Amino acid sequence: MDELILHISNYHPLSKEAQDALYDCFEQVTLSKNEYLLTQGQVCRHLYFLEKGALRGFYNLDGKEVTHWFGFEQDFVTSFHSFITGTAAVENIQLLEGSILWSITKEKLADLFNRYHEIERLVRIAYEKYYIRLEERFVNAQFKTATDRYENLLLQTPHILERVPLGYIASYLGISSETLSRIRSKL
Amino acid sequence: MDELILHISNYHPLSKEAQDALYDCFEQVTLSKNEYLLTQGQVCRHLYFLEKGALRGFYNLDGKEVTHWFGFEQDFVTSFHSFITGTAAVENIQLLEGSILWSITKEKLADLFNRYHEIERLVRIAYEKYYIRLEERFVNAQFKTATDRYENLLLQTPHILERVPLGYIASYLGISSETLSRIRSKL
DNA sequence: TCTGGTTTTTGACAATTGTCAAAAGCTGCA
DNA sequence: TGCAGCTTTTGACAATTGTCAAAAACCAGA
Repeated sequence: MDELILHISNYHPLSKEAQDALYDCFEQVTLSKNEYLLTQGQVCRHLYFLEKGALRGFYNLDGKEVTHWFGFEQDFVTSFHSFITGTAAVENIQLLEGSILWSITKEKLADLFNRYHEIERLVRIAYEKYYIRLEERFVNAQFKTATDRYENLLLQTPHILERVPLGYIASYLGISSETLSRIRSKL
Repeated sequence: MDELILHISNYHPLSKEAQDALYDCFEQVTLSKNEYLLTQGQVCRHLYFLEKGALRGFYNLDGKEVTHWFGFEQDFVTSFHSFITGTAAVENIQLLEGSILWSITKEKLADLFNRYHEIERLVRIAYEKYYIRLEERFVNAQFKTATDRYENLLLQTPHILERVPLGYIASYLGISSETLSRIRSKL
């Protein structure tokens, strides 16, 4: 939990009172490898902070699993569309490693927003960071070749390579396992 | 300007005082077709609301123009990365039609956030909508075929087709003009 | 250590999309 | 009206990536 407070103070420092309010609202969740934080069809009612571990988001497309994001230490994770709109999730969130998470419900978060302007500001700033991150991934996905995308991964997020099976990484990059294997053999 | 107030009340209704504060901070900008709102290398210091007209964001990749988004009536537009980080923009924003916009500087917006929690909330909620929109585009870009992406455009944003040259649309879909032309001839 | 199951690699081939060049179509304006 | 310039389409071919199947490598549990 201290990890969470420490992490968010990088985004926007909080008053002692706001920190205490956060402490009261988050609950610890521990899950082991391969367990699910969420399965498709459920409404995702929680926002999670990943203190330790790794997980992936994936959905089914024509009978195949498509892994579209990973979460690691200090990431906020949720099925964003489901969490925000309150509709059924199309994605699954599965643990890649045994993990420690902290969870808060949408209701408690809304309550924190009402009580502490500074917490809503923190989230507004966090959204900006996550939006920029997604923009970069989008541009890569749409306008770069498979080899460029893999090289970009090597440069920007090499830790993924050490903790995630190649099959999931291929999917994350939007290519088949075979193509990824061939790209790797040529570098 | 009333359009702006009306539009944002769909996101989150504002008090009279907050509305008045907004009125004081936004300035009208009118530009004609083909003019630039921003060129690469500049720092984007404004957030714009597009009341009437159309524009595109594009950047140069290996000597080619890549159009990656469009803006239409009731869209908030800016070079988000540049606006948030204060660094030089890699993209250009060009008018596709003569347009009426309302602009606010980052400083005035920050000041509004400080004075009105409800305005920061409004922006937080707007970010959620824009994030979800981008997520959908990302998934389409990464995991769908060119034909699927075009059909999706026909279903979801057919107005683009009526107001934007096909060459820009091809780029927006991440394909060449020739491929788009062939897809269209087969439907 | 052995073994069964999973993941990754390799090969052959097919489908999709891109590139280049030329033709056709469209638009604005003198 | 007619021309100049720009956009879109068409054709031929090349490059990239996907699919299917089999082999190789890797890993976890008995």
